Amino acid sequence: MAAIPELPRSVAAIAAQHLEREIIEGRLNPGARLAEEEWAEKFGISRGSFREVLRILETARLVEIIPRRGAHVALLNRRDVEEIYILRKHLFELAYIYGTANMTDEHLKVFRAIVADMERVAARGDVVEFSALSQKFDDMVLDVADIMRLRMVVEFLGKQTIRYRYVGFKIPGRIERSLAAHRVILDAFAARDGERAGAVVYEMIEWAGKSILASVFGDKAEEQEVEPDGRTRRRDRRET
Amino acid sequence: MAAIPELPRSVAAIAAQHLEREIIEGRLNPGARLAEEEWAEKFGISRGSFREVLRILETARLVEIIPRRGAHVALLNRRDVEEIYILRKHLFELAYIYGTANMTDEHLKVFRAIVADMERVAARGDVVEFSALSQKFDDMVLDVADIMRLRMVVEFLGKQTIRYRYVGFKIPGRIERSLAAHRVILDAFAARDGERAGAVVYEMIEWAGKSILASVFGDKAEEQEVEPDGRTRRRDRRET
DNA sequence: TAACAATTAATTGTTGACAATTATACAAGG
DNA sequence: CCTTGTATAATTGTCAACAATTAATTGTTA
Repeated sequence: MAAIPELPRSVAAIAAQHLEREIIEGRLNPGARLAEEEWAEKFGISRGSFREVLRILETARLVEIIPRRGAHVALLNRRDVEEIYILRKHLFELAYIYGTANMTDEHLKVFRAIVADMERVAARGDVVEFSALSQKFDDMVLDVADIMRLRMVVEFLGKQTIRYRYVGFKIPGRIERSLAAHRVILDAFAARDGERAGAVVYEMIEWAGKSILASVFGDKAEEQEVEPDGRTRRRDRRET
Repeated sequence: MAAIPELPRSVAAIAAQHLEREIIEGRLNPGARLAEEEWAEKFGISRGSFREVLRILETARLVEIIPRRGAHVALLNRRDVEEIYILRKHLFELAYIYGTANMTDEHLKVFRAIVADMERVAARGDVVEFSALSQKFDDMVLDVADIMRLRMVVEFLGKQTIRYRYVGFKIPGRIERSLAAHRVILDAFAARDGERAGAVVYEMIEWAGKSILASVFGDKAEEQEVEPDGRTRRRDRRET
């Protein structure tokens, strides 16, 4: 069996992946400027190549390019997060329904193992590890659901809010609630009850969304769209 | 009231829109090569700018770039179309449900007017115009639903199959069926019964998907992934 | 000091050229 | 006839420089 030849990747593709991580993991604040020369130099590539990077991340909605004024890390206001969580709950409901339909006993074993790990790290209050396991669980459900574009869309939406995912898990009671939900989901999987699994994850994401909205945007602070320097920005929402 | 200043757009953004139309409207066949120099010249821009265009359309999944081998119009096989229609039916169901929730009597008037137009063009068998009205109806539902990212995702998926949408409407009985469905949807809108509207559109899209699959891919021809010259291609489906 | 204008600096938009890689054409050998 | 190898052509990857535009600075005046 011949090894799959490792495709070379252009500097733009590599840099795009790195810059994406910087953004989605929250090391670059929303609104932060992305000056072409500065960042091209950071990556050790030319400005031309970095412009390709910006185009890639612009389509992924992680970067916003204003003609002749440059690029910056995309901003999210309260409504953006609301929208993303509305869609996430529905899309994950689908993922869990289709996933359950394809579920084999082998899959089920793996899911049980993940939840067992969750119980362990939850017991010692390891928020970071629990969050990682939760994502691993979802990721595997998407695998089993086997609808590539569903994964693409979920990732497209998810990347924009990963930075908040972690704060979500720090909310008191969140871990316990998530763990309880996963136990129910395991039962639903075992019974091949996709509707039930979907309903549980729907509720969980809805609750997570509300928690994140409350903790990140508060319940009064309407516009969180601020530059690092504190100046408020107005954003033109043009249709595509 | 000051006029919105027309933002200048980079040559890449303009060319991207043009090339996108060429692709989604089917004037460029799937698999067609997109040589950088050739196309840069066609658009009257430099290769560097055209590479930005390719990055944009690659993220939109309309173009596939293989490192050091160039770009070509993205290919769709049977499974791709299946996936797109699975998601389309669920996403439009959501759009119709959320749309119904926001429906005002003014909106309803506009929808009624569109369906009245549909009756007219259907009577004279104008497939092209009927298809356009159908899209206009859906588009307005997305407007009323008012979830920007839902529109984005629907468009992302839709662009990949627009080329087949038209053949879908040429299938015998399709127009009559679509018209009947829209009449029911109008009733559901009037009764603010989002679930019913959603269910009808779900069924309609499911049927449309099956029709397109049958007419484009037949029921035996598994791999429609062929180059214009007839050579078959193998496509590596890497995870993102 | 605040407001405005003119100048300068910084940044983006775009291009053409060179290097590296891949595809093509063609000849020799099995 | 098909395969294999080599030289050539075509194409992509990358960069550095110039032009155009926007932002910042300075200077002037009320």
